[in-house]
Amino acid sequence: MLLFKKMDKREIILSTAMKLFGQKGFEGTSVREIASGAGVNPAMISYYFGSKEKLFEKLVEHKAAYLKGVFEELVNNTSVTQIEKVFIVIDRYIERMFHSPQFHHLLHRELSLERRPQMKNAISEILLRNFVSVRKIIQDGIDSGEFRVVDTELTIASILGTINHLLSSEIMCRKILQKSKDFNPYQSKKLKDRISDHLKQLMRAHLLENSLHKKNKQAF
Amino acid sequence: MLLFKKMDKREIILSTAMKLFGQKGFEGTSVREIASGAGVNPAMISYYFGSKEKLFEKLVEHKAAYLKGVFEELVNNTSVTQIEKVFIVIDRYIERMFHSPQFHHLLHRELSLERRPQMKNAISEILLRNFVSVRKIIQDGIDSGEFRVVDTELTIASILGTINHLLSSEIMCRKILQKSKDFNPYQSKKLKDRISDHLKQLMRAHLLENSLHKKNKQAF
DNA sequence: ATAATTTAATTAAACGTTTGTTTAATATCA
DNA sequence: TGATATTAAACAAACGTTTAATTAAATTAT
Repeated sequence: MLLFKKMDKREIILSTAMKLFGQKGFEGTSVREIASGAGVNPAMISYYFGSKEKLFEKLVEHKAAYLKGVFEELVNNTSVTQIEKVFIVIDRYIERMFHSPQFHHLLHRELSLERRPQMKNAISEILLRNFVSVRKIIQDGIDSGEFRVVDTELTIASILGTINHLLSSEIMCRKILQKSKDFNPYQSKKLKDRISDHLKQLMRAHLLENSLHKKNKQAF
Repeated sequence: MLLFKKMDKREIILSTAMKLFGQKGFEGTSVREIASGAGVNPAMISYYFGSKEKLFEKLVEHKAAYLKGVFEELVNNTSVTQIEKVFIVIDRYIERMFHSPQFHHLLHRELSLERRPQMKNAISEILLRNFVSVRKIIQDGIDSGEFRVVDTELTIASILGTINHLLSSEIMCRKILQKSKDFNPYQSKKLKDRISDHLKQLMRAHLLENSLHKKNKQAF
């Protein structure tokens, strides 16, 4: 019972910190701001987490659970073609980005900063785990002749980079797509589908077309 | 003579602030740090620029000059094909990113933060100017039949996103490319060429192949 | 079950630093 | 001499964190 209520407040603090760190960055968010947002005394943050920095670490660790090894089963799934696997990867990445954009902003922002190297290391290891799975999928496609010979690593960078680039800033997204001020990228099903369609078309052209082995069965 | 020396110190402060803001972010960098790095009294920053925030604005304004309208002449250049124009755009973006990665980190980080909206607006306007030129190039290619019908805006996002994604973090870049600790992405000519080759191959497949109108003359 | 006791949660206040900025005095140059 | 540049010192405000006192909850004893 005690442990239950304790966890409750901890998670209110965690989710409030997640939101604020995502919006304003780590240095740009004060402990008092987090406490105020969570409806909690500022001292509670040190009490529960030890320090602001440890709260940050706990936060990433906590949230990163959702990112762990979701592609590992897909790699060895023999009931779908390689290009279909790539399409699934695309849709899962998009889904993930739309589901918690602030968290991804936070991760990439932290990676681009030259601070807290151990944190950068932890984040890159988290992101790399999925990377390895996706690389295997593309490499298998090349080895089997289903895909053309491409730069595997940079191909993945193109998939992730497209999504990140478009969604890293609401204002930029609106201007690029020529949308009005009330357009909310993260809640637009149409945008989601548009990115998905573009990336699948891009990857189909990049990986399949003009290939000698036309195993592609117009998936999706 | 007086004005000369004045400008000199101003620019030392500007370049020091550029480096530090790029490395540690705006709120992660103190005025005293900048002053110390520039070999200058902290009071000089208020004296020359008024405030830390105005220094930041002056900095972006100052640096952004290099980004202004470099593609505008290219759009109406009739001596190169549309795909060649796309290749030129790719190489210029890469060149730019390798030349001043810290500045681009700063720009994209600032865009991803929900702070200083007027600054975000200024940055997005700067980036958009080039965007419009590139869009025209791709749209012209589609209209003339040289290119397939593609999602113009997202195609540009794929080009920029690939470059940004790969170069937004040294540690991540090393891990993705499986390089050792002494590998410096920003000084690697090989990496530069590799990104260029990948993006050209990607865009060739995306924009040209299986096209009814085979005007493409295997450029580059 | 109730009271006593121990443990945990919460608070307001203060801690010592660091923050960006200003001031007032001094140095440098035209 | 007069304007500009530069400095050390001080400013108030905000920072993350700690403390000590209090309230709430859980445990134990009666």
